[in-house]
Amino acid sequence: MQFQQTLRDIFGGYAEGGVSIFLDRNALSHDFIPDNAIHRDTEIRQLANIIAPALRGAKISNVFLYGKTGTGKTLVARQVTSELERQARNVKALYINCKMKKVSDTEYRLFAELSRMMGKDVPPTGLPTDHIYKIFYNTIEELGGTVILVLDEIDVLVNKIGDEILYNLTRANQYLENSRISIIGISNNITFIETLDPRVKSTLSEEEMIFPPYNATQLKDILQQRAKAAFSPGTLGPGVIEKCAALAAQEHGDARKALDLLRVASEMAERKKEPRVMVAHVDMAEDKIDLDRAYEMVRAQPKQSQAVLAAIIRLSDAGHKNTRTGDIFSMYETICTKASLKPLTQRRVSGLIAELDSMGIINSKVISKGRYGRTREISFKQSPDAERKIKLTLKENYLL
DNA sequence: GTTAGTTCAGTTGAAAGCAATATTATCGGCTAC
DNA sequence: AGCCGATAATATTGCTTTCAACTGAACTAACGA
Repeated sequence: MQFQQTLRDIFGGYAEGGVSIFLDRNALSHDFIPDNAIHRDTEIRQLANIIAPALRGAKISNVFLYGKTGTGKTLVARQVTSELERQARNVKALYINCKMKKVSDTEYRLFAELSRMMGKDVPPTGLPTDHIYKIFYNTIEELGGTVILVLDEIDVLVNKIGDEILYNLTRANQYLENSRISIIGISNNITFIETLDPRVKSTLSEEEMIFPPYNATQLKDILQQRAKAAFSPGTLGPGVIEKCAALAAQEHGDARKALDLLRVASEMAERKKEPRVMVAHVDMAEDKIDLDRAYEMVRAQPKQSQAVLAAIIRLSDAGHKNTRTGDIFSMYETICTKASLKPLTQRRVSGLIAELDSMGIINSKVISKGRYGRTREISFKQSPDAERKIKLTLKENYLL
């Protein structure tokens, strides 16, 4: 992906004999780690203070970081741990994003991946689970010193595997002779920690840090910093950064969103062969991001869910207002027979509708129509562009 | 006009079924001793 | 004997279905003034 991207830059640049808008496109991607995180000084200092004792080989507290998406949790954690790693001889930080499927699926995979990160060659499958535990602990013992586990999106992990795994990890120190494990848990779900087993909860969150959202000014600074690395000089039109920052600030100060906006906007400018990124591009980018999101979501849906969506769209195209579950279900049945799909039960369809709603592809709300029962009022609402694209996908699957 | 029931059209939650996968256990064959 | 890979046996998932309780306002009917 990245590789192709750079290739395209190079080739594109040569073909047109001009300069790309971009200097380094990667500076705008989420996983780019700038040298210093601005507007997160307090957090950096706080976290550094918590884990600093590792320098003297002391056991450090487990930390739990939470805050909304794009508030710099991951960034701060990675930066502080890697700096500590650099300064201390016997500290090893392992960063794992639990959202990655290959990691979080099973206990085994998590430990296999962790062991691999410490340089142990572990077969991807085949060993019994307690065996991998042993390998993991032995490796840590060999390494000695302090091992910091940074578990990003830890809530995903717990949802999948359960919280014993954290319990085991926190208790592991009892068995380790010359090394210690500490955990930095990162989550954007604040309520998550309450759902944990109390034993785990108290050990995991010996220290807690909350990351507040960025405000528009801070976002602006962040964008400016990245833009300096990302763009060739003079390619950013006036007000572009401000606009991106403002839009993202409206959405709980999400720096990730701000970066996305800036990146997509400049890609649009580039594709149109325009020399500068303008505010208009940002507006277009905003639309495009929404559109792509909806479209990708629909594409990723299983066929049955798409069939339900097709039923909804068809009814709304036919001019029905306030479609009810019953209407959708019967329309869905006819679609199923046409597409030779095995129709699901009403119960399931009801659930699918609820899912589509929570993904924001459709709008629905439960409504009581008194004597005439209770149902959902459902409507399909997307920008015309997205609607067109979605319909196309559904047509591909013979559902419309 | 109030109040107490009814009723409808699904909603919602829990439990259980089922097929596809993923893990574990077992077994025969092979190698090194 | 010990190790390996293959295969059978078993467990785990991810969807679904089944069952059944629950919902909440429109509609009714009875009540009381």
